[in-house]
Amino acid sequence: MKQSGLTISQFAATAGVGVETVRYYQRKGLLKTPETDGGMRRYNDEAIRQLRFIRRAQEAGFTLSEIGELLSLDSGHDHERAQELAKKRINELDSRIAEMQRARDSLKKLAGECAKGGHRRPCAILSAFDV
Amino acid sequence: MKQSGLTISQFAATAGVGVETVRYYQRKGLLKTPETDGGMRRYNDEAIRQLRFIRRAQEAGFTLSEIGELLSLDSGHDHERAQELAKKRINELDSRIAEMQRARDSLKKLAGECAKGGHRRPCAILSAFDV
DNA sequence: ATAAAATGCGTACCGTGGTACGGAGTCAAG
DNA sequence: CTTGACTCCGTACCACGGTACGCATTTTAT
Repeated sequence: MKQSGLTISQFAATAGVGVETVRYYQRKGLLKTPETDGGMRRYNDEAIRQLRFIRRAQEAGFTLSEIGELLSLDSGHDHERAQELAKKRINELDSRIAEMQRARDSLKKLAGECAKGGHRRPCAILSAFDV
Repeated sequence: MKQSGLTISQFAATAGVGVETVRYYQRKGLLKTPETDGGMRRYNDEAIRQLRFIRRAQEAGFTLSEIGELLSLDSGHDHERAQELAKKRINELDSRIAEMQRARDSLKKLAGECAKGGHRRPCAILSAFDV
């Protein structure tokens, strides 16, 4: 029974993800599982758009569950909730960036001191964590 | 049988971690498990320093397995390896920071457009991920 | 002495984002 | 019509850094 639409592996390849990832998104409710007549499921353009949406939102730093909510906001008119989610994500990104920046800077400083110290003195990196 | 040294819960509290976390570090080989005479294990100053080392190195962005290696570097004189680990970590932090920064910026831009657009136009945040 | 609290140990579970496996069914080509 | 590839589905497993649970034993307080 020949049908229209992509098979799961073609569908996954189109979005550059693995078959297992597609199934995982289905289990998570991010992608709907198409109907089947006892045989194979077929994926249409809408599914392709949806999967692309997921990947792009992911690149923008959203978690999968936030993406689930974004997908549920009806076709682009719920500005409030979308903005709220975006702000929340921006704040989380900001604080994580700041935290990593602090870690990075202190490590950089230690590495510099370690190099300056020469071989006779104890390593600054190691001794920074000691005592 | 009264012994000297801290019990595991006192020990954990001293470093501000949970008892389970101490046991977890022991399983990971980051902390050595003190001897026991059938009864309770006791933790001494060295253990306290070690645990504090772990926490501080963690704050500097090292993973637990990297910390395991740092701990194995003999008392502060293996500059090469310590520097190597530090550089590796700095690079990883740098690329993760850059990635998150990109995500943050594009999200910020979208949120701005969404706000400017008003309520009649489709939300920029949502439509950015579409098509 | 006895109850309550803490410990030891093994094991299972959490969230995040997947990946791998195995068996049964289905589809396409030769 | 058989072979090989693909699919479906459930389930288990991976890294990471822990957290939680349950049961036996030990320690501490009353």
